This record gives sequence, C-alpha cells and structure tokens, in this order.
Amino acid sequence: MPNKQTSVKALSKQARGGTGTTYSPLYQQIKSLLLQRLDQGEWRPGEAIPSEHELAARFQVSQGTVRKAIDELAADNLLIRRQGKGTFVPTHTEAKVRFRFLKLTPNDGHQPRSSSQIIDCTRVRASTEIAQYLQLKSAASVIRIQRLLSFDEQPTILDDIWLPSQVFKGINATTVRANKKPLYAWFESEFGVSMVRADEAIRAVAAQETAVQHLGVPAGSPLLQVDRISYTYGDRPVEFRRGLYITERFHYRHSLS
Amino acid sequence: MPNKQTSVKALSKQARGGTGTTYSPLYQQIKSLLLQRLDQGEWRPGEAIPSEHELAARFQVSQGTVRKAIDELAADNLLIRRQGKGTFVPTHTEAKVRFRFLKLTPNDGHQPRSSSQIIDCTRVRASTEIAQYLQLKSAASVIRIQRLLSFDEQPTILDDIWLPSQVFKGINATTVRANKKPLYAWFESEFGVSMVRADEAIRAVAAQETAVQHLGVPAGSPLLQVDRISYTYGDRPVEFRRGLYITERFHYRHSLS
DNA sequence: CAGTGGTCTAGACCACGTG
DNA sequence: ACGTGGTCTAGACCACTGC
Repeated sequence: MPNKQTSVKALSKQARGGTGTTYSPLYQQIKSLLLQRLDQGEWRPGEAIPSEHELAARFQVSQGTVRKAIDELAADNLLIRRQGKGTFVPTHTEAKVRFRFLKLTPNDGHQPRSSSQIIDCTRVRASTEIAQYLQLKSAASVIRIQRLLSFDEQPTILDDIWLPSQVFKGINATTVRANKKPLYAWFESEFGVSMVRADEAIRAVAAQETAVQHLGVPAGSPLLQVDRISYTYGDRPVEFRRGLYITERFHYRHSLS
Repeated sequence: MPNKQTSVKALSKQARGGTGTTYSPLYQQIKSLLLQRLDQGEWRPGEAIPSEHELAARFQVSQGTVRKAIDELAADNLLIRRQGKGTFVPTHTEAKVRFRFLKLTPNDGHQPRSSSQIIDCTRVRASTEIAQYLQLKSAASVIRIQRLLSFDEQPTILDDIWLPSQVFKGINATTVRANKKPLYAWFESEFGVSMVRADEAIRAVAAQETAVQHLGVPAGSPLLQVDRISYTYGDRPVEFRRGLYITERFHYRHSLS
C-alpha cells in the first residue's frame, strides 16, 4: 500500500510535487493541524485529546506518524502524555504547570507559602514600548495590573502587568480582586487564553520609588528586573510583565544544556 | 523473531525478569552505553560516531531503537545530527556551541566584538562553599581564575572561576594566558573535559570593591550575579563560576516553555 | 552513485491505569 | 479485561551530502 490519496496526504503531495522548496513531512502537517485545533479550543485545557489510534484513523495516517507529531508537541509542553490514561491539554490550574513560568526558588530548599495582593488595576493607553511588545498599535488600550507577591508574608515580587484590552474584556479592579485563582489559570478559564511560551529578559536595577514603597527595600538597593513577554498559540503575544524581585532569600534558577 | 538473546538484550531480560521494579527499555540501555563511551572519550568532540546502521548491528538491536536512543541524546545536546553526514559529538570550538552557555545578549541586536583579559590565576584551598559546589573535600586544592570580558572594548563581565586541580593539571597564570581559545574549548582539547550541562543561579547584587575596580562602575551599583555549576558526563561538577554582569547595554535572555 | 540520517508504515507486544 | 500510551521490529522509500 504505497500511498493513499486522502485529505492530509493531498496536502503532502502538493508540497512534495513542487520544486522541493516547501517540503514538509507528514507528521509536521499533523502537528500543525493539532496546533490549529488547540488554538481553536477544540479541546479545553485539562481535557484529553483523542487517542493516537483515533487520530490516526481521522487523519488517515499511521499511528506512528501521529505519535511523532504528538512527541514534538509534548516536548514543547503543548501536550502532556500520561501512560495508560491519554494525552492531555496542559492547564495552569495544575500545580506542576502553575510554576512553570516562575523560576524563582528559595535559597534553602523549603517551599514557602505564597500570597498575592492586587495594588491597582487600571485601563491605560499603551506606551510605544508596551505597544511594541504586545504588537499593538501605539496608544492602544491596555489593562495594567500592579500586584505584590509575598512568600512567607515577606514581600518579594512587585509585578507590573500589561494586557491587551481587546483580548481580556471585562478585567478591572473589581473582577481582578474577586478572582482567587493564579492569574494564568484565570486567563485560561475566564478568557480562553492559554499561555504557552514566554521570553524573559533579565537585568539588575536599582530600587526606585515604587519598589521602595511596596517591597520595603532601601532606595538604590539591587533588584532583579524580569521582563516577560508571554505568548499563546501561534506566537501571539498577549501579556507583557515587568517583575522586580528581591533576591535575598531567593534566586532565579536556570538549567542550561 | 520475537526476541534474540544477545549481550544487550540479556541486560534487558535481567531487568525485566525481576519484580518489575527496575524495568528500563532497550533504547535507554543503548543510550547509557553511548553515554559511557562518550564519557570514556571513545569518540572525540567534533568527530562522528558510527552510523545508526552500524550501531544497530553492534548492539544487536533494530535501527529504530538506536535511533530513539540518539534522539534523546540529541535533544539534550549531547550529540548533533547532520542529515546526510552523520551524528557528531558537539565541541565548544564550533561557533554555535560556543555561546550555548552565555545567555547575555545586547539590547540592540548588533553582535559586539568580545575580548578576554586574565586578571589572575592562582592555586588556593577550596572554601566550604566552593568545595560543596564541586563535590570536593573541604580545603581541597582548586585553581582560581579571575578574568574580565569586554564587549566592544567595554568591560562587561567579571568572572571568578574555580576548577578542581586534580582534573585540570597544569593550569597556571602562564598557561592560561598563553591560551587563545575560549575556555571551554581549551578544557576540551587540553584536558579532555567536555562541559555538557550547567545550572545557573541568578541574583541582583550591589557592586563591591573588586567589581568597582575592574568593571569601572560606582560602588553599590546593581550587577547581575550569575553562579554557574558546570557538569561533564555523568553529572560530575567540574567548574564553579561566579560572574558579575553589567546589564546596562546587555540583558540575560531566557526562553520559557 | 553510495552512504548517511529522516520519514512512514504495519504489526506485535509490553506497561500502566481503570474498571 | 480493556483501552491508553510506550517499546521494538523490519522494511520501503525519501532527502541531503560528498565523492
């Protein structure tokens, strides 16, 4: 059975038939199709996607090909495999995923109790800088959330968060304060926005007025400034966040390989 | 042909035969064998390892199984696949690998010219802290290298590097200064030590005396302090390094997923 | 052209989680 | 006992590299 002429393979053939410029293997095409469906929300965070067997039947390819597609998605943390149970869409509600984006760890091993306090939430016009990060027109409407994270009752992180108003309709001081979940879990359940990837730029800066005020450190003392752009499916930026970390009892961890 | 009784599969059977506590799939065993050989230096950095076909024959397993083992090693940057050419042992001599461990990037895109200046190189006894990082007995003999990295003639990184004397025999002020290569490339070619993985802990600190002196920043100004433990094969730590970075025109980049 | 890694298939069997 | 993902095989064919 050399090659069946089915929907997916039709695509494949088109790609192959050309001058070879746009060749893309079958499993990559399957991967794209799965990504599309994830983006469209066909399977919600926390749910299982169809079994490999069923996907193979649906796409008219072998199970091994579906497997390779899922392998790559799992490697990028876009899916989670659980032997004997199925393959799941990750959710920031789970404890494991929840701290995936927070690399700050205590110097001693002991995991602290954390609490969050919303300082302010306003609607503002994006500066050129913020607009650029979020790929918006300059002066576009954005929501700005300022909050303080404390570990073991010690103020440790001052976050300044900007979100496109168009995407997060209905966020304001009241709704933000009413929310009990971690922010990313809330974005997921309330606005259908899944954070999938992020880029961070880290610098050492001297504490300014607002940091002094909320973190209770002396003016000019060194803070870790972590700028993060978070992306959903399709590499669309949906959050810019500037965090100021006190790295006295904590440090930012990074494994290189 | 359900299962041949060969050297490797013998291992496999032993593992399987037990109570199931120590089951490890064939490709993992192959992976371990390859890692052993890499550690022993059977294939030098930059060289190609035998083809998948040959390894399959040598280990008496199917090519697919070897493939999966190599896939995992390649995912960890322990091997590099090159279609049509072979599978290679990475080397810090290559430009791509060379900056794998340096995450500092210019704020504007433009890549600067870099230069390194050795400040000092001495033989000292390890502090308890250093000894712990390097898994040595306290007060063990270590080599300490202090150096200054400049980008576009601007002093930017002050590095303080500790190496176990036992591993790096013959490093001193003279030899270190004579060396032209990047340090990790030098370690590889001269001492047979390949840096394979590293853990970094990042903090913001205030500039002290030595930093003021060599980096030319005001006392107390914020610096990024990057503590790195580097490992060879077998997770053996062979370097501790404390870097102080000026993050004025540069930042530390990190992609999360 | 030969040799390398890369894709794809089909099928057997295993380990895990749930009834 | 069943369905899920995980392993392993054998073989065909494709794409890239270099002689």
